[in-house]
Amino acid sequence: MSDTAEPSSPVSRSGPQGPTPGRRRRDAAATRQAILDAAVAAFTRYGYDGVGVRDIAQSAGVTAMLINRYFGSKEQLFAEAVDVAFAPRTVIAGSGAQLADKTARALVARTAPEAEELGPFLLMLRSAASPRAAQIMREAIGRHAGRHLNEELSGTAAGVRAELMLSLQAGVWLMRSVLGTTALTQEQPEELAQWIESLFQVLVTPPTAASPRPEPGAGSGP
Amino acid sequence: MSDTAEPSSPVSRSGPQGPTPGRRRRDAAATRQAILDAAVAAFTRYGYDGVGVRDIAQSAGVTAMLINRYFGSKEQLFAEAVDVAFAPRTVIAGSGAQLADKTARALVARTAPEAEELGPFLLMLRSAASPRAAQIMREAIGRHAGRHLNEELSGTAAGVRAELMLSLQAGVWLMRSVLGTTALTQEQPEELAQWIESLFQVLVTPPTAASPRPEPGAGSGP
DNA sequence: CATGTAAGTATACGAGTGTAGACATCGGGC
DNA sequence: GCCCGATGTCTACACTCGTATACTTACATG
Repeated sequence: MSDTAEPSSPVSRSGPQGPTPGRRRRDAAATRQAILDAAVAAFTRYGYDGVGVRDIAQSAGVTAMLINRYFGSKEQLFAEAVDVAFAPRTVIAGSGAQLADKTARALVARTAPEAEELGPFLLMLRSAASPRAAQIMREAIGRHAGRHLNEELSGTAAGVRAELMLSLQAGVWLMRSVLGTTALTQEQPEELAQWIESLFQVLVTPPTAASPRPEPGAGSGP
Repeated sequence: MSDTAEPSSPVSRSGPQGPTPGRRRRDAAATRQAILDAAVAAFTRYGYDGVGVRDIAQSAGVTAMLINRYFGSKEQLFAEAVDVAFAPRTVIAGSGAQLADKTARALVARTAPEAEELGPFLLMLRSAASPRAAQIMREAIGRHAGRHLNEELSGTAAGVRAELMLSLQAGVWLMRSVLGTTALTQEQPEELAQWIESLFQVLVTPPTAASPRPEPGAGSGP
């Protein structure tokens, strides 16, 4: 979690009360943003069902009821938080010939055990249990990540290749960051990145007609 | 959850009228098993935090307190359910040269939108938010799936390759079954299976020394 | 058939949830 | 300087959760 309060506001209130030092002046926009930032962090760390509005409110330095005032409900706050998590951050790195390479290395770096990263995949995984949250995230993926990756992977079955690339990334996030399985956490980052890169390469530069297994019926197209 | 059974209407059946599967004779082992089965189904569908012990108990036709009597706590029930979900079901299909092929096809079939499958990956994804559940699942993976797949993929970096294979499967489950993203749900199953198979192939028959990208340092050779 | 005991139920409690309504307080415009 | 609306808080409510205690019922055995 980054700074949620205005750094320009000094400790104007010398009173003993005040949950967070450096109290924010009465500023609706800043308060709303502080709540949203806290929500992204909390939902990413603990999932939709894992945090209460009181937790988020306390992180933002306000009371729980302000969430309902500014966002209507916890669900609507989550929807906005998902949009924030998916929109600015990139789910792919590099482009063209470097796409597989850069994306693999970024993935390994961000899922390192010591990283403590907040990323859209973590938010996705930790909130996958709630059906309503799942629907909100599906729409966000279609709107942001999927579209972006789709353009990069133009060509045959670009949509499938893009979503398979997202799938592998999500799976690595799950196994490495969330569950912390042994092999993925203990392997040398560089070697792990090479394995993942070679997988991405299959999707980025797909086997055209000369498929390794010429199956019938499924002409991989033009 | 939704289906409502009235446990308080015993209907006073006296004879050995057994056609209704609801009423079980007093049998500790059978009751315990019924609870466990219901737990696997419920945890898989709704995740660790998504079900209450009352839901599970009602599915099993008992009251919630029997769960504590037989399993000690909800957490211990979950641990046993995870063992059930991971142990008997296979996370890989086929072996040797057919491993990539069979596993990919099985994955596509089991994640089909109409499948309504219960599988370990679904349990994994839907319960990933809870840290305690995550630890329980990590141990189960190391005990069951990881070990099994490790033997099959003997060779260089078998552990990493095995867990990457699990990662991709988990990711596909997430995107296709849980989130239901468009491309993966609408693609022809056969073509999707071929894409996934070509990814598995990289892990099953890894590029030896003749790697497509000869990076320094990481000698993939045995 | 009476009975001890395992099998199962009923009730309750304390903590936690999201949220509604009433109340308090700051700050800018007349 | 005063006041009214915006901004934020307090209390409360109805609900669900996991689980501990006390109770009831059915079964096997004498």
